[in-house]
Amino acid sequence: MNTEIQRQLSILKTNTVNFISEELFCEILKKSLDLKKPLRIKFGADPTAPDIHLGHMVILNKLRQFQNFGHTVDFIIGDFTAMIGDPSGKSETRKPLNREQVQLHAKTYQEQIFKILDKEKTNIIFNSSWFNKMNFKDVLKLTSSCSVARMLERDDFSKRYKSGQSISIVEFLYPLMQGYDSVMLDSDIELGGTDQTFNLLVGRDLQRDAGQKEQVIITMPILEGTDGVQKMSKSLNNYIGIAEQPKDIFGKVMSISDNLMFRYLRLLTDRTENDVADLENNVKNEKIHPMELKKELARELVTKFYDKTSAVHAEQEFTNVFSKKNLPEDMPVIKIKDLPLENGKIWVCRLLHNCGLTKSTSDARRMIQQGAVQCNGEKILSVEMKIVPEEGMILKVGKRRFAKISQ
RNA sequence: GGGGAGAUACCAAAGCGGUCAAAUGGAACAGACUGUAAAUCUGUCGGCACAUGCCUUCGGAGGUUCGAAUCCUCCUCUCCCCA
Repeated sequence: MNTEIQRQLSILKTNTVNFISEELFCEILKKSLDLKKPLRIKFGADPTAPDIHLGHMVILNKLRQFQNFGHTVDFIIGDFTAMIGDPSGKSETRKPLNREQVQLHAKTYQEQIFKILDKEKTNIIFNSSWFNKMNFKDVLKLTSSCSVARMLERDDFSKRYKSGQSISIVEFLYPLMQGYDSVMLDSDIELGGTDQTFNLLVGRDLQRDAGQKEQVIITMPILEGTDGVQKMSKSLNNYIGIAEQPKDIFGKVMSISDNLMFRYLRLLTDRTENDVADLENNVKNEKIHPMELKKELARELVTKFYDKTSAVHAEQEFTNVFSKKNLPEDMPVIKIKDLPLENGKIWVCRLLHNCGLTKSTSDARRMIQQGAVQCNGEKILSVEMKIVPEEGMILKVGKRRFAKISQ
């Protein structure tokens, strides 16, 4: 039985940053195996943005590993906490969301997480189910369990405090609420990004106060976004959403830097550290072309979220459009009769705008001036140009905006 | 409660009576080079306008002035120090 504990530990430990603590983990795992009672792993996400992206996937994959060992995931949708906003890692106060937005986001979350998680072994729980019932007395009791000094230990709070930025009292409440979730679930393990470390630790404190066994804490690395530097997030627009179109996922993955590719290989695929290190060497020795490897990664991710066929298709489309510079399979079609023609002609800038390729004629003008506009493969040089639209005419702005003219 | 500092475009940050749609970074977008790489270099970057014009923007509301991001008054918010 000991070997089974070792086996699970070694796999589950992969890629983690903090694992607090291994002894405790082994203890509860042993009990779980003895009693044949699965461990309950808590993960909470606030539905502040509508889409799950690769950054979340780092943690979701880990949860999936737990499920593969037969454990259960308690997925908390922080519908209540979302209205406050987690200040973690933020340099400023986050604006709260309203109820409708939160509910809409929560819905898409549920649809998306099961691209990775096992539905049979997942409990979806809304934390409003207990927070809505709390009264002010309960809140006071909760706040008395943590000191201000302790709060200020948290890195982002202390930074903001020192640099003279505002911290609102509700932000202090956030870690307490997250911790309270753990108490309500009596969770065995909680997972989170490294930016969540403090909040996760507060959960342990509160559980101890409540006479429960402290949860094991596992933190995962924060995945960088497509820019390769900043945390992947919707608000920075450097994310790859798992519900995006296959061709978009493929394309976005292809646009990341080589360095970032290895990071993604480590954190988003099942490859072991040795596998990735080998790949790194082979790329360095020019045995493998980095682009080929990147395609493999892109294919793999699309397959995970959709299926093999979509992945192959996305790749073909990618090669076709970007490598061979052919036209994409489908592009927006604009009918000639919908265009405001004058003597059968139309001003280029107006045409581009009408086709939805630019946001205004002024924008179109700027694009033309920068040499970004092509008509039937020929660069348009003059912003003054008038065009006679014809069946099958292809317009292109930049590398990836296309439109086709038809009768 | 008292005293002080501040609020500028997506973000950071200059400007402190006209030459300010507002320097400079970063982001974003486009071009060159490539592998849609990255890095680098170049350009664009409030909005609209077939174009040198119009509209909106320097926390908010008023005022002084021929003219205000810049000066004055009040308000809102933030930070610091003292109590």
